[in-house]
Amino acid sequence: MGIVERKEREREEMRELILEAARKLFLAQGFDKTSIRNIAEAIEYSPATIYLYYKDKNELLFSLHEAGFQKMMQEFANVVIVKDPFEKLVALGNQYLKFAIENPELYDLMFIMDAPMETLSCREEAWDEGARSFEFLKITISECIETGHFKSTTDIENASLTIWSFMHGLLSLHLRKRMAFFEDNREMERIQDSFKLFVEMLKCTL
Amino acid sequence: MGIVERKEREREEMRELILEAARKLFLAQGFDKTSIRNIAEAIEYSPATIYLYYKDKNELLFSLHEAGFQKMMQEFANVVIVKDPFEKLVALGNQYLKFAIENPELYDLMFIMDAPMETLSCREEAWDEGARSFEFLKITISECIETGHFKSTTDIENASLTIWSFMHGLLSLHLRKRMAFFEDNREMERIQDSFKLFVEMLKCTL
DNA sequence: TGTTTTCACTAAACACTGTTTATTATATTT
DNA sequence: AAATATAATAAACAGTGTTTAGTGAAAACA
Repeated sequence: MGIVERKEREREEMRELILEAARKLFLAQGFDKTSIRNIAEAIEYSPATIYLYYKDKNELLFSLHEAGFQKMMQEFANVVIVKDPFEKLVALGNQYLKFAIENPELYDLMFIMDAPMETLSCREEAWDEGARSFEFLKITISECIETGHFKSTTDIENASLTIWSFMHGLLSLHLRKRMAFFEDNREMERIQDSFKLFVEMLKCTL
Repeated sequence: MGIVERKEREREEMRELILEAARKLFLAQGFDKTSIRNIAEAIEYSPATIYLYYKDKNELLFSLHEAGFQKMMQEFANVVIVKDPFEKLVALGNQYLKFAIENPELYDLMFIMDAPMETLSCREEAWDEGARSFEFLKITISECIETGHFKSTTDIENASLTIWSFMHGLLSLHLRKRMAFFEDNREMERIQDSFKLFVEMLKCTL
């Protein structure tokens, strides 16, 4: 009696179909400008059908949000080849910058937007994917301590939060157009310079 | 013939009436949940009337956004009594933290939300209020250089952006619930600890 | 097999949203 | 007093997320 298995498979395929259409539309025209009706039209189903597979729009956003973390973690894998822990940390920072600038909509969804965090499954699953990326940062820092790059007294969790805060602040000021009053067009250079300065600060303090 | 003067005055009063009602509703129930119709109802006018005084909802948000900067700058005034420039910088940081945590909706509007930056007058006026607050930070840093707290080689603009980025990152991770995977309820302490660590980093590097 | 039940799907409705347009009533000017 | 300008609005437009009642086909039961 493989019927229930087939149905389950079909259900998963349908969820994937919806998610894929949503992803394309969201990344192409932005989140605000993409409606459930747009997504339904793209997959040639009625809007009501989407609600048979996702509780609401926020849950759809949360699923995309998780996919974003998977993509980011995949790119972080490029960093593990770097041997020296501090260099690895810097490479991780650069990778984070790169990811955010190349995928602004996705970064926005993952770290700035309210909507995906309003879904229930986020509190239930305790935002698993986010925690795993943070863990990656913590491990890299603890390696820096082991090899003597950082002081042994360094509080790993505090240092991680501090580094993440800086990176995220720099990027979100940029993405949300709060650096617009620098009238020159050197925003990208400013970001690079600020990152370099912060790396120097890390080198000297921790 | 004081009629045109009176009309101008009445127009300004009406703009103020709308803005005040908008402010109350926005800060009480959030921006997404406040509609033009809600605001119109609060002041007992039709929704269409609001469009005679503000181009659209974004312009209304931008006006509120400017009022937010005025309030913040007012609170920054508490800091000028601090004599030592570095202590003044730390006090400024604490004041910024305090402002954001006590006025989360306002901070969101000023530094995170997309909407107010989409209005035209923002590009025209080059976001004056924002620039002025940034100037305040720059001046404090240049004082730190003058008194030898910071190296004379420090790039003032870069240091300002770096400090602002950290502060904003820490706060927006908090406000947008991205620190939720720390399952303990020590979020406020974590913010304090991270701030302290960053201050140490400044002390040692710049 | 025929009948019943289950289930995916949808048309239509609900209660909203920001914004525009045509119209009315009032205030100002001629 | 008549003509004009202006402030305010009712109603409409074109959307939004979401729910409900109902339909046709597939699956389960007899």
